[in-house]
Amino acid sequence: MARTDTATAPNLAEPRPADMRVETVLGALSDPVRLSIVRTLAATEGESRSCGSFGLSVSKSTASHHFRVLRDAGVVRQHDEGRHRMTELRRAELDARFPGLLDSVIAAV
Amino acid sequence: MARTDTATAPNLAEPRPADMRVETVLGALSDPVRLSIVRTLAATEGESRSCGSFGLSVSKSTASHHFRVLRDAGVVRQHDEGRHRMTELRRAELDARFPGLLDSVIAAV
DNA sequence: TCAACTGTTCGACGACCATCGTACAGAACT
DNA sequence: AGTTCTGTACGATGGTCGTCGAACAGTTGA
Repeated sequence: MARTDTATAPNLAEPRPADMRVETVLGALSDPVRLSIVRTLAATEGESRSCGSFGLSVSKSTASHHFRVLRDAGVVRQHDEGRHRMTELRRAELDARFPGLLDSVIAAV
Repeated sequence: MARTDTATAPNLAEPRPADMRVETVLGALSDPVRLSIVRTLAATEGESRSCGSFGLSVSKSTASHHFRVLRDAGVVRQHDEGRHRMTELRRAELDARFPGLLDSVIAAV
């Protein structure tokens, strides 16, 4: 059943760029699991991946938690495709709001 | 009182650039108090400031804790001058290790 | 010498965080 | 129908974090 976005849709809302706080973004990126998620996304820029395709070494529930932290911070965007929840980097919003931040973090060895 | 690992100097050792981890640096910068410290330091680049000159709205012990987190992460360097412990941004080391990171964080509005 | 000043250390507290297993819900495919 | 797959929600747990006050140590200056 095709459902409209406001009434019954799951809450996948990301913050607007103006509402994104740099402390929150930095906190989201300061966890090794979440950083690996972001780096995986950056490696295939523009594409979206299912949660299970990251090869994370944590449980399903923990992974789900990390994706939510990244989404709430405004780092990623998610949308449902069938039984998959696809995750995508919010590259444009991030670059506009915090120029250079994402690149420097991703490039960090 | 202050532990001495060499002869008489207090233990104010910072990590070598090669030992600095980006997750740790991001975690250090993700706290509002510590971020304000870094921004204050960046505003007067090259100068060092005493801990009390930051106008932090936390207790002495809490402030001391935050300076230590920044120092352990490699973000700042400290040295004693009389009864003041001076803090300075490790701009060169940071820029060499994580190019663009500090600038993007400081510039974030 | 003594007092004031600067900052650290200690112990404690509450809050938050990363983690997990279980249960659950929707979608796809027999 | 049922089964499998993907991911979320819930509740719990152990650890870390930010915070404070009190006590302490070193320096400076009266």
